[in-house]
Amino acid sequence: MSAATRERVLATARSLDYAPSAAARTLVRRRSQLIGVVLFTGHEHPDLGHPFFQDVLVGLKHGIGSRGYDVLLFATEQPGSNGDDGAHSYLRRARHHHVDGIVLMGVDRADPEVAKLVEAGIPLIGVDLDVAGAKATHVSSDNVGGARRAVRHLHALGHRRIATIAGPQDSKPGTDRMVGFRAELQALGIESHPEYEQIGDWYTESGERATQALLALPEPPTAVFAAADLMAVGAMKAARDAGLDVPGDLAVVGFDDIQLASLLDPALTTIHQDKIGLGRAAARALLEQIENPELSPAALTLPVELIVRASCGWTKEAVGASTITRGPIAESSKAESSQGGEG
Amino acid sequence: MSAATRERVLATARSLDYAPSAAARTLVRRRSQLIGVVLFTGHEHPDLGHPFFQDVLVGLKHGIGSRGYDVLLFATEQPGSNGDDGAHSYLRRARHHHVDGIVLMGVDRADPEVAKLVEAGIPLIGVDLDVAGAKATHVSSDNVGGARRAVRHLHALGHRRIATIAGPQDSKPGTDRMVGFRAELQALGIESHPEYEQIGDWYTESGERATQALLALPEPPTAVFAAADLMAVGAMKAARDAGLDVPGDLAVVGFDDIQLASLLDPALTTIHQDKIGLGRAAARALLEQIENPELSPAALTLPVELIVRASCGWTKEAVGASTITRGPIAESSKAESSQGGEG
DNA sequence: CGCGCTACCGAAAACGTTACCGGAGGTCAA
DNA sequence: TTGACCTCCGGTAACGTTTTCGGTAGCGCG
Repeated sequence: MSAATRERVLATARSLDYAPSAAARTLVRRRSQLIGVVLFTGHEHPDLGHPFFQDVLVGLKHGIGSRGYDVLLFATEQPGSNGDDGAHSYLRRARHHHVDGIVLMGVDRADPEVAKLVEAGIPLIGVDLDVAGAKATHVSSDNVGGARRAVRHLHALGHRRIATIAGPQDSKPGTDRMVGFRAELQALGIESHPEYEQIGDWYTESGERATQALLALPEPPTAVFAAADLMAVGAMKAARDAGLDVPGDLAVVGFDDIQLASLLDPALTTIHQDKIGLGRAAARALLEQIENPELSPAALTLPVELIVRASCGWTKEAVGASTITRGPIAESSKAESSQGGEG
Repeated sequence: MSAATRERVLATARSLDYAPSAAARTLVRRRSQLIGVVLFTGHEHPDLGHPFFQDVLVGLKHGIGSRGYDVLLFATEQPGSNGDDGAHSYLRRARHHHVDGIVLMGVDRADPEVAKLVEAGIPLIGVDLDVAGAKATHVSSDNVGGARRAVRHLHALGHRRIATIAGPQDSKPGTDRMVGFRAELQALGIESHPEYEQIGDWYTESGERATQALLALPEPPTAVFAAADLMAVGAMKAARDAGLDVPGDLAVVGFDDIQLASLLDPALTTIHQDKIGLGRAAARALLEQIENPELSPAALTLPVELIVRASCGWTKEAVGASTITRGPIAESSKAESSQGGEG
């Protein structure tokens, strides 16, 4: 075929605004170039409403879109609220649309339907979520290490009565950060107090309630590690309402480094996790698995970093090699991670 | 067909995990049950990163999902950064997937491709975005009224030197809020100073820069109306860095009532807009238009509300009938709006 | 010069569903 | 009892691609 003819055809196609039909193509090629992104909506909160997932979504969208795939957005709806057949409709919808892969985010790690998806051979990636009962690739931040780093920081600042506001213990980041909290306390020779371990639900109000409970103890903590920035915000609020100074009377360290963290007063010292990078890594891993279905499941862990701001006070010794910044993102320590099946 | 047979068939279908093929159905029914949600990504910011759009997305997702439609998420990518053919690929993708309707959000009101979509007869709704050159239904908050309310509040508190940090003037909320700002100043008999009208880009840093410029004026304002909460945050930051007290030396009022607003110190007085409701209204209007293509375009406006917190100070007279709350959402004044073609 | 192989082009089948059409059977009315 | 109409069920075509297969033509080698 001559180059001139080729060009004429293409020009005609353009002038007619020709767009191939995805439906027909999907039908015959048996792949849709569609990725299902499903957010498990836990408790009363739509997880689309949590800044963590929003940032992950940005990275995800970017990583997926750049490879010719499009994103189909699902969220498990509360059953009964509408014509929906309830929490698991996302599964039917995903199969209905013949998605080439699925990204799972949210709180519910035990959903048995997920295991069915894995068994059905649909490539699947969990973000901060390990699929119960089935081996599937998942990407997470270094939750244990981050929690340890936070506790170590508080310890270096002289704190010995250190409490935590943990996340839900049926979620991976919830348990992992709790594990890190306990491990570091033990390593530092501090005995753990069960009453210093409060459980929240990732959102602000739960952090506030947990802190009220902590402050009501006969021997309240002098420092608290909140497993999420939003809960740390609640902690600071509770402290302020109790007439306490942060960091003077209560040091607070968070986890996530959401945009809000640097804007608070005092600015929140926190463990930065690369949320956009998490989304991008998930996209990359998923596309790899789609192209090579034989790939064995792997666990990818992204490094985290202590961002020292004002909510814990400050001494040169305590900060050590940590990054000191007011901005949301600190440029350093990249790429020192990734264990597992990377291409 | 007997009920028993019917049940047996359904049971068998269930046991085989039968899911109809969306591709085949789309092909023959010539509709996909898919809604394209496209975010115009302006400037350097991915608008998925702005809390406003995140909340709208929640409402959108809910309103669309409850009617059996699914959401295809597009974002205009920066050209060149990857294999993408640039800013307008979302158009091709939308037609490729044969979406039944499109929701448009973001900053770019002038995109000529959008007009083509409208002419092609694809039902289309703009959220805080009126489609240039073409009539399409759009939903917005009462931007003009909200801006006026904010200015009136500042005036009632005794302020006379009132500045604004406006949004981009090529966006509908940007111009509308500017219009409201000027209109209310004029109504109050305050002459306007061009140097009191700074332009930001919706994000924090621009608010900070704008405020620095305002404070450097020979006669700096005593109050500032930021057309977005994020910019208000920047304003507060700049004031604090300049050694000024908020609200003592500079009163700040925002627009949006993002989650962060109530968590700041001082908590941000702002114009609350029902972002989730905006998404839900957009979904409803779009589905209506899909079911009835003859429907003429309409403009839907949702009411806004002044939320008085701490960033402007407080007097009983100034607050008047306004809602005083610390929470993000105030329950009142519903449904008093909606002009235009509602079903 | 003839045969064989290769490359290119065109035609047809298949993907899974819906919608339409036709036939058959049943019922009601004349 | 017969005819007509209505209803229900089954079968077939069509949606827009891709892929495969077959045929033909051209070229190269024997």
